[in-house]
Amino acid sequence: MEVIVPDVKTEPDLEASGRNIPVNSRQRSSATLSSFTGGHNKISAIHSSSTGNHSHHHSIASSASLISSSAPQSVIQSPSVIQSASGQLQLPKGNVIFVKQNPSVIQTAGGAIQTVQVVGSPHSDESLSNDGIDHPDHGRPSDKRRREILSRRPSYRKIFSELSGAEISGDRGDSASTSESSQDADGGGIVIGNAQYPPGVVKVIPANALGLGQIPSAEASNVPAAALQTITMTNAGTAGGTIVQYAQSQDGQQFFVPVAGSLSGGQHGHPDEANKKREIRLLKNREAARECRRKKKEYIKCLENRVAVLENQNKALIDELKSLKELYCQQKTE
DNA sequence: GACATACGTCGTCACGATTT
DNA sequence: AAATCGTGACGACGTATGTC
Repeated sequence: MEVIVPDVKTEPDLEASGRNIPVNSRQRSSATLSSFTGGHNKISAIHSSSTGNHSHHHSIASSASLISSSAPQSVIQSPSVIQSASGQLQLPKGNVIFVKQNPSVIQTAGGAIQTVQVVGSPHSDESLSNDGIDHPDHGRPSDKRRREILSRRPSYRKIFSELSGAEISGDRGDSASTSESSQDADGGGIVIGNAQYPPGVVKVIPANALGLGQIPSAEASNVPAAALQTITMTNAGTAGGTIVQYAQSQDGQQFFVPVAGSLSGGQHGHPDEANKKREIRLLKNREAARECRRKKKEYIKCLENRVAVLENQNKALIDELKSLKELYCQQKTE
């Protein structure tokens, strides 16, 4: 029997290639919103080293080779084909195994075909090569050019929903609704201290986007001033204006709220307006980046789990084959 | 201890995708 | 069409580890 995963592409480079490109040296914001864990907390076999050019795909690649390791041809139809150490293997919903010929080779006890799919991203960055590209800056293609070369990958949300039947937790539907509800539950905007912010103007961004805690809801509007920590934004191009405060409610929930007065007024065309808009954009983007990274980790974890499942499955199949072979030889000698 | 290296994380920019 | 979101890419930085 052959269980073959065709074209098991390793996950596309999480970092296409990290080389030094002169970018406007950006000032590092002093607003470090989460504690730094630092160092060697390796989260996965897929490293995304931004400085090095190492793209490791250990887990995925090795699993692929494992899976495609072919066994002698035979068809196994047994309720116990797929077993894990703890008994029957439970495959995540929506998974599909690519079998070379007959998809019904693998059968579960119920007769239903449990399938596992290892899907390479439709877009792969593997084609990216630095050779032959104009390198305007220190041997690198310009940012724009590079982005043209790189085909954009579908979002993790998309990949997730494709892989697992749209049952990803905390996708946009969830997070959006929760964060929205934290501010606009009654449609009346946000009240922070004495300041009232109209709906749509201010967003309270849950700091638990990184899994720091539960999303605050109504409490967000009544944050005791003592619980607020001011974050001084010292980004380039701003006058060091503080526009947000880092709030922590009594039950440990964390979120950001604007400093009273920093957003009020709505003076159109005011010089500060642009800065404030920019600060808000940066803040939102900062949060978005965090969320994106969190999703990325989740996605990688999911892939790793999948690898583990497939490895177990492969092992079980090999064992099964071995025992059947022995049985066959035994009967032959008799 | 000083230094180099590897790695993880961050904020930011850019830009395509999606929503309004 | 404009606004917003999501994410790849980048440099900067902190920490851990290894070497001297």
